[in-house]
Amino acid sequence: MRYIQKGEYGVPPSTSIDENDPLFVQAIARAMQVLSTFHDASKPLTLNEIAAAGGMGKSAAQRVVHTLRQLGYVQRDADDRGYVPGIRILDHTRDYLRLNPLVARASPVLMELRRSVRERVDLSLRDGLRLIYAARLQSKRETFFATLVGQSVPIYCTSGGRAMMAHMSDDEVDEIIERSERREITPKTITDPQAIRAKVQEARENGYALALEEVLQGEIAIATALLSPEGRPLGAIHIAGSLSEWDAESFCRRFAPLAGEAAGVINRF
Amino acid sequence: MRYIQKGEYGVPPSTSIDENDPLFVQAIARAMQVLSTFHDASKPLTLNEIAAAGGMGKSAAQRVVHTLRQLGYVQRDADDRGYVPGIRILDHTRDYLRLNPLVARASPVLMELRRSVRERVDLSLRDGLRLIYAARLQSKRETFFATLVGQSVPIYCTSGGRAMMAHMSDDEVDEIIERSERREITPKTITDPQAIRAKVQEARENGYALALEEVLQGEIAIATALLSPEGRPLGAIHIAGSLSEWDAESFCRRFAPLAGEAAGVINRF
DNA sequence: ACGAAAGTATCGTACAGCGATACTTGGTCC
DNA sequence: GGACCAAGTATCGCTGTACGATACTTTCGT
Repeated sequence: MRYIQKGEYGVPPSTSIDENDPLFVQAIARAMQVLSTFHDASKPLTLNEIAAAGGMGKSAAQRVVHTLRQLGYVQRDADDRGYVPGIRILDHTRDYLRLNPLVARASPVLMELRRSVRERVDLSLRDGLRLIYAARLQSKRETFFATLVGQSVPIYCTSGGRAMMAHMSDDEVDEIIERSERREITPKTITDPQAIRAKVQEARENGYALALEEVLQGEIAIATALLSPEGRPLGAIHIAGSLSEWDAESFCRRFAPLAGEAAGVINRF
Repeated sequence: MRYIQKGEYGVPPSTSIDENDPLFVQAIARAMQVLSTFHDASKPLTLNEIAAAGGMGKSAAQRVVHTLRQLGYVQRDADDRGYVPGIRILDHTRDYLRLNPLVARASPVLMELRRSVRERVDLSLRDGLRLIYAARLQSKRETFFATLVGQSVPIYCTSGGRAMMAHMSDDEVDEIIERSERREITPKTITDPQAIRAKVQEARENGYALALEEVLQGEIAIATALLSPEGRPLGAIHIAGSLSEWDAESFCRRFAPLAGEAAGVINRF
């Protein structure tokens, strides 16, 4: 089981808002830009790398990095080889999770679900064309990097994404499919629009969505959507297991009812 | 079991660096300041609240919030009642965890440890006078908010903190004790400097540290330190259980060797 | 010992961001 | 239901912040 790396896909491409909005403080955008440089990094970065990646001059990168460093959002690498994200980021992680009402509502139910299901249980939230994992309750045999908070996956080829699409209009579904950069993350990833629509329809009929090895080899996942009071899908809960232990049919028979029940509890407050 | 709330203690008080450093970009500091406002919030904030808390004018808050919103680091609350942190924060969480070598090294060992220990296992990292949880492998019966990534606790009164202090010089220990704002988080919290030093000494002798209900009622925790190659303590691993299921002695006898072994593996690469 | 690359410091100028103020919207109280 | 209050949005001229070019120092690798 090798997991996809990087933030390659999904992270909205510096969402091209900017222009000449008089309220927009570009120094802040630069700062976030610098922090986002690390999305595609697999090692500490030098000032010049940061400057180049962010399309800014060395001086600008210097000032931004300097400032972020003072504040604890960027640190020198342990071996003094370059810059890495700083620990202060985690404070904001906590704030985000605490103050997100869906996370707050869903979490106890998720913990409960994890008790009856000895597999990995996840909570993911939508951000544009992707899902971001906000809570992950690991099973025994997982590698850590496959279960990071903040990990994101595309909507079009994941169980959670399809569970959400099942609650959208056909137009919305089509728009997501169109705008997604559909890549074969694994050989099993479904990228054909027609086939995706079929899987969504299947999810509508079953009340849960299924994905087999579409993001991670050997992984089976089912999901159900979490809805706003008005019925709009906001995220999903996932149950994920290994195909070395389960076949698809028995996995679904065993866990789909539990996932459905959990989502039901969360959705009705 | 009620957990302490807020970021009340611990978060370095906007670490009074600033002055007239010519490289310091204050617009960035303002942005982070705004995001940090949420550390003490338990509900969505209005613009005026943000402005007031950050000691800046309404206009400034407006611009900063506007910009952060465009970028996805701040969102409107679901009910449009105020502002909350935005989901983009989680992307940086992932980067931090991925790029932190200690987290990377420790995680597989932690997962392994969790397998043999049916209690909660945590990895925490030092930031000044506090420890921040970077990875948390829950046990069955935990409440979600007690196990958030990004949660922080003081060094002086936690098992992890004492495990780290056990690897510092007496001077360093004293400095931490002195500079810490020592509050009785629970009735059992040890705040007396002399008593803390004794606990540190005890940890030095045992090779692990112990804390009983000092942060969370009913909780027992032991910890061992994680060290840099040079021997400086960088963080700790914790095993936490409930006093309704264990007495201190049997908890230590059972888990201290496992915690020690795990830390040993991590520390020798 | 040398050269290259990374990080740090300096400085005059222009325009980005400043803050005061005024306008719009929406919710609440009597 | 109308009046009020607070929240959010928009505008504008001035000033001081942040800009980028450049030069200096330090740390590597060979």
